[in-house]
Order: sequence, then C-alpha cells, then structure tokens
Amino acid sequence: MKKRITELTGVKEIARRANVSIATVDRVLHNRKGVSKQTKEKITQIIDELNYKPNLLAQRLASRKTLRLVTLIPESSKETSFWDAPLKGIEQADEEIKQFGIIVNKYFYDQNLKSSFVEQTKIILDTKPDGILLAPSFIEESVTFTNQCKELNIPYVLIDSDLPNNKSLSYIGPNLYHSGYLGAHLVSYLIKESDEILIVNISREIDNQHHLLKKEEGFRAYYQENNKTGNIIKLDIKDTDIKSIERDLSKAFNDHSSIKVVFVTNSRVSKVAQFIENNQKDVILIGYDFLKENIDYMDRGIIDFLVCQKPKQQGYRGLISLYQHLAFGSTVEKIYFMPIDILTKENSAFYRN
Amino acid sequence: MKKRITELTGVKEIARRANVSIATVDRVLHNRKGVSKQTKEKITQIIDELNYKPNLLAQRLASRKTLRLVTLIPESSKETSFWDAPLKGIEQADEEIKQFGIIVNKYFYDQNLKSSFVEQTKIILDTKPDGILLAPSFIEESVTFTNQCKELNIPYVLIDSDLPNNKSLSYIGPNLYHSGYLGAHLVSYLIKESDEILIVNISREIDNQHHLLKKEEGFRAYYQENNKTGNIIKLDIKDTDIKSIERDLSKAFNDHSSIKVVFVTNSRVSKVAQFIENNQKDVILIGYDFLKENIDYMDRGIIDFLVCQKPKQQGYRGLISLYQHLAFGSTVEKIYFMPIDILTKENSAFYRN
DNA sequence: ACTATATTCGGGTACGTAAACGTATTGATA
DNA sequence: TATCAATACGTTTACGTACCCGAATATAGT
Repeated sequence: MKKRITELTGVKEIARRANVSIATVDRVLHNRKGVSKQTKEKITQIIDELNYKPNLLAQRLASRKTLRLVTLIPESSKETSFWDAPLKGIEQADEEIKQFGIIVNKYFYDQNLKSSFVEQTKIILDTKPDGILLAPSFIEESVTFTNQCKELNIPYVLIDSDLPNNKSLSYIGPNLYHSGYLGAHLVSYLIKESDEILIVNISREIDNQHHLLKKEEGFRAYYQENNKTGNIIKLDIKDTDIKSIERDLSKAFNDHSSIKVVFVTNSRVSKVAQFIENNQKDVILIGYDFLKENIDYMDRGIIDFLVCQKPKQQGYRGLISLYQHLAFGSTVEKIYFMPIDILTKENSAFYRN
Repeated sequence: MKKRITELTGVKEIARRANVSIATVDRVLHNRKGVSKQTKEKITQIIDELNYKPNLLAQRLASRKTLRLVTLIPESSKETSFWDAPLKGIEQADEEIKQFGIIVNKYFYDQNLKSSFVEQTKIILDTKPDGILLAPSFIEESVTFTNQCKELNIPYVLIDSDLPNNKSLSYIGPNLYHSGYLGAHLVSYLIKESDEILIVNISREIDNQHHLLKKEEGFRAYYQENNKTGNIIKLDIKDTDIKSIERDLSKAFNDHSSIKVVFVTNSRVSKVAQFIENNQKDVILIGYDFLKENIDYMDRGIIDFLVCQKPKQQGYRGLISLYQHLAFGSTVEKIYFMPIDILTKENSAFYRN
C-alpha cells in the first residue's frame, strides 16, 4: 500500500489550468448553460488534453440520486421452473449494486395470462421507474408497453426473447435460430441415414411460440443446407399435462418405428424423458435448459444433451447493463447473444448458469 | 431520479447515538487502539443494531491508498497463442478497476525456460506488490515462490493449473480430469465397437505435462468405468515442429488402419488438423482451446469439437477476485472450476471466452 | 444615465469515510 | 510535586464531484 500521488487530472486541475472555478468546469462537463462560448472551448480543450475521466466513485457519492430499476419477468410456475434462474441473476445483481444507491423492484406475470402482463405494466408505469428489465413473452402487448416507455424516456433492456422493432437499450438472450441449428448439427453426428428424427414442441397455445418456431426453423435449415436426408417428423403437443404428452408420444412411436433421436424444442424435455424411461425406448434425447428435473434425467442417462443459454446470466447482465447505462452513461451492446452451451452428463456439474 | 433520504446509518449516526465523535467510531470499525473497552462495546452494539455496512464508494474515495497487483503468466509464443486470452481478461479487469486506484503490473515468462520464471518471481518479490495473479507452470518453482508470498503476507490467486498444497486465496481454472472424462464421453457417441481411438499428446518435455496427463487419465477412466471396449492408442510427440508431428502421425495411421477418432489433449490440435486435411483422413477430431487457428479448422469441418475452459475469464476473474479481496475484504471462492465448454462449428461464433 | 434582466461565473457546502493531528485526562516515575 | 508517557477521544482536512446561491458583469430597454 502506497500513498497515491496527488491527482493531477481532476476537475480541480482543469479549473486551475483554465483559470476558472470548478463550478464552471462542472457546467461544461454536464453541458449546462451559463458558460460563454470562449470559456467552454478553452475548458473542452483542456479536458481533451488531460484525457479527463471523471472519478466514478466520487461521482456516485456526490450525486444524491437514487436510481430505481424494475424488472418484469414471468413468475416461476409448476409447469417450468425456468424463470428461477433469471430471477437469481437479478437478485445477485441487485445485491451488488444496491450499495451504490440503486433500488430494484421486481414484478412478475403469469405466462399463461396476458391480462396479468398488461396489469403489471400499468402498475410499473405508474411508479415511473428509471429503467426497466423486461422479458417480453407477449409480443403485441410488449410492443405497446415499450412504446410507452420510449415516450416517457425510460430505457429498457429485453431478455430471453427479442422484439421485432427493437428500440431497446439492449437485447440479451439467445439467438434462437442458431440454437436450433446447433441442435441439428449435434444430431447429425448421432444418426444413420435411415434413422428418423422426432421434433417435439410442447407448448400451450397461449405461450409465446415464437421461441419454438425459430428453433425448429434453425433445425430444419441445417438439414436443408447440408443436404442431410434425415427423416424429420414433427409432433405438436398443446396439452401440457403428462397424460396427453404420453398419449401423443405413444402414437408417434407407434406410427414411426425407426425413431432414433428425439429433439424437444424447450425445457419440457423432462416430460418426454419420463415417457422414454417408462417405455424403455432406445433413443438419443436432446432438449433445452439447465433445470433440476432435466439434469436428473441427464445424470440417469435418459437425456443425452441439453442446450442451455445461461438464463441466470441474462438476468444479471440485464440489470447491470441498465445500471451502468443510467449511472455512468456507459454504452451497452445493442445485441448480446448468449453463448449456446452444450451440456452432457459429464460437464453439467461445472456449468455456470 | 429521486433525492436520497438522508442517510441514517452512517458513522455519523452511530457517533450521534453513542455520544462520541465519528473518529472514535472509525477506530472501532478499524480495530485500532485508543478506545476504552466500554465505549468500544457500546459502539459495537450500535453498529450491530443498525446493521451498519460501510459505503464502499466513500471508503475507496477517502482511502488514499493505491493497491498494486502483479500478474505472472507465460508469454504468448509462436507455438501457441493460448495465453493471449488470459492476458486479454487481465487487461479488461485492469481497465475496469484502475479507476478505483488499482495499478496492475504484468510480468511474463517463457514456458520453455524455468530460469525465466524464477527470474521474474524474484523481480516481483522485490517490488513488494499487494497481490499476485499466478499461472504456475513449473510446479516446484511455483511452490517455492508461493511460500515466499505467504511469508510476506502477499495474497495470490492461481489460474489455469493448481498447486498441490494450495494456500492460495483461490484457484480459478479447469478441472482437468473431468475435462478429459468429458472428451471420452463425447467420443463414445461417435464411434462403433471396432473403431480405434488415437490419443495424441504434443508437448516438449519441459512443458508442464501435468495438464495432459490429468486429461488422459480422465479420458481413460471414462472407458474403464463405462466398460467401453474402445481400442485406445496413445501417441506422444515430443518434437513440436510440424514435420515431426506429421511423421509420427503418418506412422500411427499406417500401423492402425481403423482409427476413427483422434483426441488431442491440448491446443496444438491445429497441427494435427493440418496433417489430417493434407492426407484426407476421414476421422473425427477433438481437441482443446478456442484459438484462432483451431476455429479456422473447425469452420472448415476438419476439427469437429473443441473443449474450452474460458481462458479469458480466468484472467479476468482472477484479478477481480484479488481486487475485491484486498479492497473490500470480500471472501472469494477457494476453488472455482471453470465450466467445460463444448464447441462446434455451429456455436463457436457465440462463444464468450 | 439608470434601472431591469440575462448571462457568466466563483464560493461554499455536501456526499460518507479515512486519518493526521490536537487536546484532555490519567497514572506512573523521578 | 513536577514531568512525562500513555490513553482516550475530538477536530479538522481531504478524497473528487454535484449543485445551490449569490455576486459580478454584460446587455437591453427606457
């Protein structure tokens, strides 16, 4: 530990060199009025010369502001615990930044209930937060909401899925198309020419099917582009209870005798795993997301691969981005695609969500 | 943005409640002498009551200390650019923390020259840094060095490979055994009973072979534990020039006609790829590390899988850990195993090192 | 020329903590 | 008893920035 050499680059130094007071320098720095053109130019020049960077510590300390951020994501449901992970990320970020005078308010909606989403957005707008982290499951309603945010000049970050006309500060989440593409690539290693591939979409109508379709598109694209002749069968399951799923799967396996690979387009892969375990099917099973139930099946060798895109990171990074943008005016990446991670029995223990 | 409600939990408030000055509170907080037992107890109690947490911003601002951290890692060589990545991570962390009064000095050694390592450690100890980030390629010498650090009370963090008697603040890097184990698991999907597997170790004697052996051990363990009957052939290549490598590989392929998978235990996989491309061998090739030359071969379909363990993150996290420990006294994870990432042609573009 | 108003600027305080320095009290020693 | 050191505590300045308040100056209008 050594004494710091006296700072030679602060506002004080700038003021000294320009023969003005620090208040004037401050005005220039914050683009406030009350400074003559001459003085402003002179100060600006000195700022450039010194390559002045404000001391962030002092800045936040002196600013008697409290930033309030809100998050709006689906609540964790019985159907899937997927949203536990982003929430954890949010909580972790909250923990880290709250000491810097940031308050985070969390709001949740029911993924099966559009009205709950709309309701929450209204409540949020009433509180006039300084920034918003949003998981936009319902496209149309989300567009409406984000437009309102724009009008009120409230920056927002999207996670998990993007919106078409994205005026968001940033999108942080998967590239769904490539995610499916990768799935197909993996599958290509695992099958022979004559084998059949079963793609399974499990999702209620009301869900944001956008996700699944994009993935399927990527999956199919791989086969087209690479002239693979895999025989692809598609199965849509709209009723998400286990009985319906088992019934539909049974039928598929009866109709198609040489299914070798099953590709489930979302985190509900554990339901399929349950069926496969019970019925002793000898297939390779690929699905999505690092959920406990999925990991269990993977450890038991029923699920072979899980593709995962760091849901916790999405929450964490989203909040941190907002914070940095609001507190320091840092620029943030407009689009931040999460890595596409491949999990197997052998590396899942080391996975960082 | 709202005005912050006047802080009711600072040293000032504690001082007010205890009927003492803030200096006395400060003394108690820092365990300095000059406070009577009574007063100290009283203040301690109030601190607990208020659940006082010091304002980190103010703390760092007021402390006229500069922390100096040093890093010691191999220099990037012609043989492998692996260490470019950790260096980048270090530089990124440096960029982030230098505004908080942290100075980072970088030192490098030649991975093929023990003496250069020892030399650098001496120089470093002379400068008496506040913390050290170390990549301990040479085990014995590193043990000596870290023991000296312990004596001088300088905390250090290890990256990339661990040391047996680890009194380090933290180890951040791969679990090599599991890394190899995963490789075998991947391979198991790709081969038939009769196929042969070629394990290739490319490394000069002087290198830290520890790495490679651990990986190989994991690889073999998988086959034993899972009763796989794969026919494993091992090839050690001590001369790292391309000609020797090609000669040795040629011989191996001549001797063994049914090699289907080649597993290279380190980042030199691109050399093998070069051979395979030139000789049109139809094998699946698996190797390590996200290097440009490796990615190139993967994009061209010569390398099928790369296993990678976030080398950049290792550098970044290592420095940040040191900083947080020294600046804030945060506790850091004693062992932080990096995730074991599987890269293919299709997800490498989204990889975050 | 004289007020009224706008513009330009500096002084000073605040944020919460660190720590150098000063002061008062006590008790031991010569 | 005079001296001194140790102890316990308070006062004050400093860190670098934000921003309020008011003073000085310039400009305009009569």
